[in-house]
Amino acid sequence: MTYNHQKIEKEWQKKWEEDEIYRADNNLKKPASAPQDPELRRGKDNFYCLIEFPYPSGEGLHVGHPRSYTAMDIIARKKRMEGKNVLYPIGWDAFGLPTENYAIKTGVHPKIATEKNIENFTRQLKSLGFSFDWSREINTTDPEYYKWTQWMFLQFFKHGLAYKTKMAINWCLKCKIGLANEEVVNGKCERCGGEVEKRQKEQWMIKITKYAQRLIDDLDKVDYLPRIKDQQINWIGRSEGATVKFKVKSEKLKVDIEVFTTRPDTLFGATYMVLAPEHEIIPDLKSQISNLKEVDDYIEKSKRKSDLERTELQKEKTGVDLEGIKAINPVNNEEIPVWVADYVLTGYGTGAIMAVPAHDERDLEFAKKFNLQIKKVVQPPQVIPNSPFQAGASSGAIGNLQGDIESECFSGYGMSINSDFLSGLLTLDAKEKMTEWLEKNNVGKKTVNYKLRDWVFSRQRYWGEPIPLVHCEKCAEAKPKFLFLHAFKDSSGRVFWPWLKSELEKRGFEVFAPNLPNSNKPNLKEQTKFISENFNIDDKTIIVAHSLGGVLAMKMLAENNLKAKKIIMVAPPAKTEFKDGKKRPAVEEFCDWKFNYSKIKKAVGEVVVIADKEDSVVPIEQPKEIATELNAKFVEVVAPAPHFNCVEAPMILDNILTGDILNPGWVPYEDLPVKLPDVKKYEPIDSGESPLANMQDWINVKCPKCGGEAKRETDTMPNWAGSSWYFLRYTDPKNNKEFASAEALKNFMPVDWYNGGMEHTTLHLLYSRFWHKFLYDIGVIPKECGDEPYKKRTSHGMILGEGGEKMSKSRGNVINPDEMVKLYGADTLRVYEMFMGPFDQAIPWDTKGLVGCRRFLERVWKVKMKNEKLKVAVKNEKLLKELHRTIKKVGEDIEEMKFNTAIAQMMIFINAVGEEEIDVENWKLFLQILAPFAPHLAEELWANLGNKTSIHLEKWPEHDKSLIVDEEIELIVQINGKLRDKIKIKADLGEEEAKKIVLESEKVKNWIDGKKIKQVVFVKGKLMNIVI
RNA sequence: GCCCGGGUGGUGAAAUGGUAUACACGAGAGACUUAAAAUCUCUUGACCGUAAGGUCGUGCGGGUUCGAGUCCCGCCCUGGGCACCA
Repeated sequence: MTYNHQKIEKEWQKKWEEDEIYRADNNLKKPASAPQDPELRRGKDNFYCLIEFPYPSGEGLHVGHPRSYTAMDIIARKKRMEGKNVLYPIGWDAFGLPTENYAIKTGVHPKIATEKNIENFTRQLKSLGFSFDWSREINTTDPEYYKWTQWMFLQFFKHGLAYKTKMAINWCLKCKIGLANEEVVNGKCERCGGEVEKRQKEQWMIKITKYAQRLIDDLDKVDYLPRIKDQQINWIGRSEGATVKFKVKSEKLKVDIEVFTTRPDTLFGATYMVLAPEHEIIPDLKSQISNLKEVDDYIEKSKRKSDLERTELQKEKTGVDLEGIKAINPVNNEEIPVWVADYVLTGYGTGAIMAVPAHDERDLEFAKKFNLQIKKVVQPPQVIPNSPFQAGASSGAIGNLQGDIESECFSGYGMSINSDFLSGLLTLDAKEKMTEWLEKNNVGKKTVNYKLRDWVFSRQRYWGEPIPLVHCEKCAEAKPKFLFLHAFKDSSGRVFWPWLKSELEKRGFEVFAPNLPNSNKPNLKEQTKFISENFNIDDKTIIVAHSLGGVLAMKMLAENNLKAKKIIMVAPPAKTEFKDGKKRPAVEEFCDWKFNYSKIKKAVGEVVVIADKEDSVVPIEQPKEIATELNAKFVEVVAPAPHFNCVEAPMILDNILTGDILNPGWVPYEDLPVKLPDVKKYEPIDSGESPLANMQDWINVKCPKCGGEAKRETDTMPNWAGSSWYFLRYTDPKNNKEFASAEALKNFMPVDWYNGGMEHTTLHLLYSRFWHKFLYDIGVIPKECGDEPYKKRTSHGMILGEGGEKMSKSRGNVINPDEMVKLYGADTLRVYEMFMGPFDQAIPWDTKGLVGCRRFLERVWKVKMKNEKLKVAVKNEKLLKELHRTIKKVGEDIEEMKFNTAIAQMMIFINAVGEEEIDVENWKLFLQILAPFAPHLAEELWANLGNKTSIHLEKWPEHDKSLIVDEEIELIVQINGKLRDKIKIKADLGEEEAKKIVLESEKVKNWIDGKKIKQVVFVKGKLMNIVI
């Protein structure tokens, strides 16, 4: 009988599917007895392995896909055989540009194209025999799935992490369409070859930068390949430095230009400044610029440049002096010129730099070209042998030496010179001293800067999740404004006020946060007068008041017949008796402390009182009393600091945001999902909006807040959205009440092992870690799961074309997996993809190599044939040892993803078997370790031995330790480190006995030839080196 | 320019500081066959030598070590990623 892969592979795939042998069990196998310890809580039986779910493109499966899938499949199968309840799921990341572009071209609805592609991918994946649990299949374009993606977006929105801002996007002048970076090729539109320019466009952003530090710090908690951690850290790019304010010299204008620098110690060497062409201060300066036309032309030109031109290709620096504008270096009051140049980027730091040409390569190049002053302020250290400054010395307390110290530009660390009070200091000390000086003189401060930018979350495209927001003009007009009233002795610049103000302003609200007069000796009348002169309290006003501010609010409203929309009072006192027992005469004199509650109730639409039971000043009974009297909503919280003297107070913000005050309004949860409507044309329209903007039926809705006429948001989400949480959905894919139940999440999260491509390290991996942390923070992911989604992350290398180049249609070197499966079989393809080289490296495809793997499987097949005839067990000590060595090596290599050497060892074993006969029990052990690699072949041979149940449900074999050790070994004999002889000795022979035997050897005698033995190095069971 | 990999036979590649080139491909020779394919066996880093054996050899130059493909320093080449990151 020949090895007919086509027949047996199909048969077993069908049988496995019928028997559902790869189904993961959702029930906890162990009681949740120790919820603190994730290992115990999850039960040792559960194991979650994950691959990146594919984008179902029209091209079908690439041979690169099975590399990762087979690797994790082998791991999943081994874990299953080790008795674990393995979750190995699959799904589709199906929103995105390629399908949409296909729709534009052909008119085929993306939904139809996606369905077809998924069908094809499913067939292909099933033909490879992966042990996926298909019952958990998910699809990001399924409304039942993206309902939750939308729900999560609303969580970001409500927690202030989603905001809208103007962003530069790539705009194709001909297609009139916004392009992804990927669609811009050499500065031209990939679709039509036309001009691309930068255009400012409002975009939804998600504030990932808020998590920058945590995303770095928490890498300590996880087991990722070091280079993956490195890449994430570099991408987030934390740098410590200072911001420095430079005054613009002008009679009329009072503006500062703020810069960020990592080298505040070189401030004395700053001889000019540069603004990015997009810098927002430029319009303000225009009235002072004498060469305005030249400047405008330059800005216009740089707009046309793509990032590519501005960065890589452009060697020659360009720029224009803003004539008439000078800035003042705060440290020495020198006037320096201000330039605009596109080598400075808007997105990083403040979009402006102080240029120190003597100590920065780019600044130097620019300064030379435009004849700007170069001033040395750092002396390179002398290179003295063994000094800590020696080139290459690690960057320790003294700092690292970079660059060529002989060259004109020295950007390393050294000693400050020509720098007044810094002169003579080493760079690190000089940095610190300058920062102190900046802070003392109020012209700068210590700043941590990150390269990481916020996540551009909107697309003006069709094939994505609609952003579930509604714009209502009426509500926008009725937008509330905020009045902050601070406490006794306090000011609006202290505690949580600055933070709360910026949070609300970010959401587009007007906030009036005055420093109330005489707050040490406050007087109701005086403060009321001050407010009425500066702010108009009306029915759109929301008053947020802290402590005594609450009293002010109540009295002010009641006694002046004012109307307000809402008051939020934080720890307001009702009396002048305080918890700390202190008498506060100034507070007692503030007012008469009598409250006309019924009048207050009439004056205000809604009242919220927030208080802390542990408040150190105002006993909770007082705010409670106020709340009761006013029929207010009473919220008891645990304040971050005594009496809410904290810099951030999220509970206050949360309470402000509950209610109908946000604009735009969100779609109520019960109306989710906001389904994508069918459109006829998929091109974005002339206005640059998504095609959804033309769907009148769809965009016109009732405002969920006021019931009036309103319009839907037409932007859609990027496909990173759906992929940021799909691993959570796998735990509970059919749940229609939650994105996943807490029980299901606790059952499987975090993911034990996630393998994917390096290309996803900075985007998908970072986004999903951030997304998970956010969901964790707002409490929808149980604490037990932890705030990191993946315990372990590994990466596979690319599969290149046969010439060693990337596989691509245009090169014509694409290998079709279907053809390989048909000709050689899924098992052969699987084994070859694992054998071709180290798993984490890029490897060129070689169909001849595939043939070698097929031969190996054929040999395995033939061993069985022999065994059928000869059922008599033949004992063979040598073979048995090889078998157990193989069991050991394969088991260990799988854990380390060294699949290539695992397979090599199995080949060695099969070569050793050769024509010999092997007994059935030992043969079974080999089939079991082969099963994860070649599941169909192993299953067929297993069944042929008379087994009724699947080999994949067998126990993973253990090697016999006693069979691994050799009694006799070949001792390597070296003379002066060179191999001279090999002598068979007992493995446990000691040095003295071994030496005796070695010195007997004729070869050794010849080499020593009467010379004196200086030293003998002996490694037991391995080698002896004789030094003469 | 910055960051991260990688340089070992004709090729893909093995090698806890301890026999460099396992395993596979390719090539060559042989067996089987009327023949071919398939399969099986042997050879296969370079050089010298009839042989025994020896010398050299992991991109280059140094160093540490009894011993370096592996560790350290300085270069060169190459692949990938990137947002000129101040």
